[in-house]
Amino acid sequence: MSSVQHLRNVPIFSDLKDSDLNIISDKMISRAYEKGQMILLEESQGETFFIIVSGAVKVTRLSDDGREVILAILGESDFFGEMSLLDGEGRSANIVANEDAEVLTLSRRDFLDCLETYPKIAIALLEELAIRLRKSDQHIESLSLSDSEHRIAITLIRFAQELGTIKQGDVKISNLPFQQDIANMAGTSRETVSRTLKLLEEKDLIKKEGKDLIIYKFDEFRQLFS
Amino acid sequence: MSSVQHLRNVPIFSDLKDSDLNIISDKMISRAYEKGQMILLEESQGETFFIIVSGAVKVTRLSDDGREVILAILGESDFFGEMSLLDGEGRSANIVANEDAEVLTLSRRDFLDCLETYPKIAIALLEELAIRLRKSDQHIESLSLSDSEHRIAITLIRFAQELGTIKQGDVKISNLPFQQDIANMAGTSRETVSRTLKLLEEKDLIKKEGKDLIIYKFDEFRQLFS
DNA sequence: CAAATGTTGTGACAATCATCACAGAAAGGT
DNA sequence: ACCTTTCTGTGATGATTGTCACAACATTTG
Repeated sequence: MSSVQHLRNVPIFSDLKDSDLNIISDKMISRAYEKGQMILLEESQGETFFIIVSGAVKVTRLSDDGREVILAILGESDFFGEMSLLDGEGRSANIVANEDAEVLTLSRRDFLDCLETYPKIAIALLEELAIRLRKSDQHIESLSLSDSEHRIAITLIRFAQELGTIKQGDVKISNLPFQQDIANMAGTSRETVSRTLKLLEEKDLIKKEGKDLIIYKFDEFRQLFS
Repeated sequence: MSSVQHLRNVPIFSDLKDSDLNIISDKMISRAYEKGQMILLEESQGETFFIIVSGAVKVTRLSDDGREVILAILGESDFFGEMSLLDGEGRSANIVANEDAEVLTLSRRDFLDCLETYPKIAIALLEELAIRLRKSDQHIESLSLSDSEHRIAITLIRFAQELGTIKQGDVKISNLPFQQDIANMAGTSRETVSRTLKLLEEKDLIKKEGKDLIIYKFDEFRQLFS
């Protein structure tokens, strides 16, 4: 697939004409990262905008004592790096390749030019940030209110919405992240994730199948953990 | 103070010429709310953009069992309501007047027109959303990692940054919110807030003075709870 | 195919913290 | 000034969940 094809899949660019996409596409540089490789470091200046072509990355923050909080896992057609370009602050999160990943990058200058030249992009980006803010708010709510079972269930729902495929009411999450990562997103411990997954399986709400996980009756499941 | 004066104080409008501000100002309607009054309800359609002229509001989410999570407390010159205008989703949070409050409102139509007419507003709004997203991420981190003492300290830091006045290294937060509100932001219980404030005071890190609270050596304090 | 490394399951225990209960203090209304 | 309501302080208790420890299982690597 050409760069232009990839751009077309990215929501904030989808409104543009092919000719404009071509212009932008020409300014982008392709890069590849291996699983586990650090893409952006917390302290560094944010000077680049990234679009994921293939693979997945995790957005994390590290506490002083080295524990990792996963803010999000991003996949194909998602983008990142825009935050520090916009508000000029240093980076607030680390980005690590969660699998081998291929990305397109755009420099700060070109990105900001884009925003001015194509107001539609700015508006589309506003939409996207509003959506992310909404998700953050939900995340905060779930961390504040719920016990670990709920938080883990909600984390599974997040994965299902990002990575899942639906099959007659059930959702299959292929390649479920490791328990440690789930724990870091749900704000709990790895052991608790292990025990809770077992519990949910005993309640016939989910089923583990190797590296995959099936959530039975996804709508009811979501209802259950609102 | 005239409407135009108020608008000038709002970051996203500060770049505009007076003539443009006047045009926008004419489209805005002033409203007043009493303490405790609901301004926006979670289920309602978001059709209005609000700017706070005086007073303060709290942004909350309610769980099914009625517990309240406070996402933010907004004061003079802050704005809200933009989220559902942007992404078209229903409202994701409730807004309640935390004190008597006076606001200016702009209709959906006029707000979106503004964005198209003045691209600078769109870009400034992007900056603001980026900042909020950053704060959300920090909030998530603190909820995920820390024990209640840290979470409460971080909540105090948030208040200090929004409402505090600095005096030779110390910060004074006038009109500290109620313990229950602090608890709802820190994701803990009211009693724990009470006990923790006492603890911090015994450690000579803070001092309660009636409705005010002083954080000694703010920089060190922030360091301590990173 | 070993060996090494990474991931998961599970028991035991301790620590944190929510909850309940109630008293005292402060603020607000009439 | 009095009564009512709201807010705060604090003890006792139990539930939840983090931590440690280690075995089982899986996946990669030489």
